[in-house]
Amino acid sequence: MLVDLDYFYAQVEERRDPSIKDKPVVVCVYSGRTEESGVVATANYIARKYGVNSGIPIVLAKKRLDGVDSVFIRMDHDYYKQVSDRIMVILKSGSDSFEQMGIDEAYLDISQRSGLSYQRAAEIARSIKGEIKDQEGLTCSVGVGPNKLVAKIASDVEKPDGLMVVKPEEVLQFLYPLPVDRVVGVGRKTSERLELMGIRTIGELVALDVQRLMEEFGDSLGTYLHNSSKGMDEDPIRERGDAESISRIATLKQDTRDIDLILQRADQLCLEVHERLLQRGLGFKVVAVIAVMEDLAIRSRSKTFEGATDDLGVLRRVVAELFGSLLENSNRKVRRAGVKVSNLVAAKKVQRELTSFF
DNA sequence: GTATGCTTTCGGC
DNA sequence: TTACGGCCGAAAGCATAC
Repeated sequence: MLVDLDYFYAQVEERRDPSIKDKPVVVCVYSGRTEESGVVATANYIARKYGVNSGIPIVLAKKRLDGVDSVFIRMDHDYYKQVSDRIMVILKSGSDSFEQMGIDEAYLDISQRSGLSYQRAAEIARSIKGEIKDQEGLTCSVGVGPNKLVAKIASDVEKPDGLMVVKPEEVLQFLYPLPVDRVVGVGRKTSERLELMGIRTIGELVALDVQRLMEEFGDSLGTYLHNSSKGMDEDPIRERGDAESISRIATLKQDTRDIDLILQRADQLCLEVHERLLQRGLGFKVVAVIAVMEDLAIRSRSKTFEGATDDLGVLRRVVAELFGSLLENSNRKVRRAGVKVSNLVAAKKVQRELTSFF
């Protein structure tokens, strides 16, 4: 079963101030470059009727809502996280096993407690929806199915406040008419390539030879697409631990190729990443820098060490080196700069490795 | 060929 | 017509070792 909190950030804002809930509500990520530069994180369904969807520039959203009484709100991530954490406790306790995907959705394995009865599964889903409504005043949409693939697609069909149950014997007819991009992992690029092959729906995909798919998309994606079209998915629901990487990225005041300007911002990001490392008591083996160029193309460079370290000086020096290398290999200006550490190692071990080195 | 590890890009939320 | 965040994990692509 997949539980997806409806238009999450905007719904939380509606709960915080119910006077806005009959208007378009647009929750924004402001980049700080100009007064209104940034993108829409989430909008409520009223705003969506005006074409205001996640990811569009704020300026465009304002244009689409020109003359309409609407509310633009700065994203308050810490608050949404607190609400999310409480809901995830409810979801986890309602499952045999649990996998959180981002801040607003989670897969719940309820095989045991439902005894594989879809009647019983639907009751469990209704009960969980009720608990979230009672305890947090929020709605969610739930998809129930024989695996993650089907549950996810089912959750998308009826929303907001939806509940869709797809039994194993209904899977093929359920998927058949849906567009291919409902499958997780099929985004704009893959669906465009499928379109060129004359494939628009999952029903058209299932009719395609798996060999042909593997030639076009490679063995991995090819077999994945083939299996997905038949509603087959064996990916297990597994608890996720802490994040395996820590990153910060920020938009620069202006696009630039000036390494000093970039490093000035990157140094702040290093400090923040380092702070989060210390909080978790970790060292790192891999440092990466990410640059979003003026044309929004994304470039990255990374460096791997033999042993782990948690040294801020090392982080800053390597970040400087990597941005230098990145600029050498591009002639475009940088719009956004990011710093990431990964292959994280408990600080105890970092200490041991450092002392054993001397 | 297979296994493994590293770098970079892709795509979900 | 343009406009444009900040995270995260997974996969692709490549090199190396055996």
